Amino acid sequence: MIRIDQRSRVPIYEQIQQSVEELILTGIYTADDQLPSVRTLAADLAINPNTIQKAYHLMERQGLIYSLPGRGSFIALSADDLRSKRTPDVFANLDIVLNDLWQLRISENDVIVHVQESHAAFCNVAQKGGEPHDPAQ
Amino acid sequence: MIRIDQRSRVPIYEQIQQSVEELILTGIYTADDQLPSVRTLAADLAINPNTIQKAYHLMERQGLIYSLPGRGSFIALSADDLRSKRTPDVFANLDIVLNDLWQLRISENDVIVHVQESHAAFCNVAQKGGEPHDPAQ
Amino acid sequence: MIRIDQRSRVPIYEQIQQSVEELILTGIYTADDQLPSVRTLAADLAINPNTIQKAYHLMERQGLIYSLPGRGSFIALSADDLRSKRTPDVFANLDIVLNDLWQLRISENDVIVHVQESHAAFCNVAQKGGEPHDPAQ
Amino acid sequence: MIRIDQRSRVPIYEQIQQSVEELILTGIYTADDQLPSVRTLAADLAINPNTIQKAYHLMERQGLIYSLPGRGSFIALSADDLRSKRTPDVFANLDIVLNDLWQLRISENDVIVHVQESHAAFCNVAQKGGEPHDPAQ
DNA sequence: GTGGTCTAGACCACT
DNA sequence: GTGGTCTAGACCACG
Repeated sequence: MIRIDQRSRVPIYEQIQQSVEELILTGIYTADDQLPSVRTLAADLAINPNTIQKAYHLMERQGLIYSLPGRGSFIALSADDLRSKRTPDVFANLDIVLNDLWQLRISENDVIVHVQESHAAFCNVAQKGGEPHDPAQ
Repeated sequence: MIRIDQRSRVPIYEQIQQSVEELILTGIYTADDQLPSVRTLAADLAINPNTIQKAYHLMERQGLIYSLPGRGSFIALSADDLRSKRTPDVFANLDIVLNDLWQLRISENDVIVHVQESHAAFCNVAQKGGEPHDPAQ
Repeated sequence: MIRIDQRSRVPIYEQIQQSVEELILTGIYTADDQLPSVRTLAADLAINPNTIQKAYHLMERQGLIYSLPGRGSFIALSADDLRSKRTPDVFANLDIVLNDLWQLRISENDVIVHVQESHAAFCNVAQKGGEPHDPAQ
Repeated sequence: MIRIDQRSRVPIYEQIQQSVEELILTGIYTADDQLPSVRTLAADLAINPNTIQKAYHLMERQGLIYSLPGRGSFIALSADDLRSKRTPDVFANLDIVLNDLWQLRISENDVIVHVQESHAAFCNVAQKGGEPHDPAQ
């Protein structure tokens, strides 16, 4: 389930974390579910086990997962916990992007329309469960 | 006019580009205006001339400025040109952030309220920064 | 008549030479015609007289013009002389471009068609822009 | 495989790009092949690593290769991709040279003969694997 | 070991 | 004086 893009500039261990977070938010992983072992995942993704190890350590430090020596690694947060944790970050990113927009003299109204379209598109995709539908325009 | 934050993680040459873009958007720099020379700016910012050179080179390849060996470096775009060039990028960033928000189950309404607040804040700052006249505090 | 593009990366003195060569080839300048004086041209083009001086020296060294101290500078070559002088250079450039094309596996036929089209286009422009001559055959 | 001419006026980083483009076009490099590391190539060519770095950076911005920090640099385009990308540029160069030729009153027929000779010579060289030989006239 | 960044100082062609 | 190029050597994050 965990997917990696070898070509991306984002460090692999961060991609793993993003991937796990998405799986939690979409409900595929829930609290106390077991993650694949370091060796298994390393083999699956054809990636150095050290990198997987680093990703798991990172997620553990952030309270995203917990490891039981000799047993494996497990999801530590519910989707709701994760949401309340990540929300401030995402709003901070939104602020940055918005400031760029205001600086380019984009009107508030254009932005709101864009937000509404984005939301509609997202709901559309979520409903269909797979293939994204091209938003018109 | 160009300002740099030595402690920032953003590479200096990118900070310079951002700075120049802002100066164009705010109308301080317009097309064919001359930028400070590589050496002058290096001295002003207490930064190695090669780093400035790299920044200018970067901006030139992006069509933001043009350099004439032996004469200097000059703004290539008007504020309007820059706006129409940068707009697609910024909207792409907005889409990314918005998708994160939807995935966190933030409601469309909350986002729109946030957009409106951000816009109000920006207009407020712009007003106070532009006029030396302080109306009220 | 002599035109300069301040934004071009080609050195100004080379642009002047190119401009003079074109004026000879198009018949606007012929042998022993007088060129504008260094000062006049410098004023006309809003360029440092030293640069004009350098261009004239360059053209004189190449036998394109001759200078009579106290009298002025004059065209030294007829259009035909210039043609026979420049032909080898231009063919050398053609060879370089052609080799690029072969390396990209462009077919000989495609290139020949392109050559024919280019020639037709040039004749078309020359007719409309220059002396009114026989209509298309 | 990558070769450099230290005495050439062409900047080393451009020579490297040309070299890589040739290796792609001749099929020696294909998409996702790994290039020699910055340091390795610098040692091989007896050139400063920074110059290699600059060459790789240049190629990356042009979409010719992609670099993954800590992993290496890789070919981004297939030979066909490269061909379709470079073709417009080369034809633009051809147009410039052709216009010079028409201006010199070279006949269309002379040019076509030259094209045919150049093509024959190129095929000859390619066949013999590097030894140009003029067939008797 | 990999690429990314920055510094320091040099030489060149051009204006 | 300007920008363009190259060298030499350093530090960083990443794998």
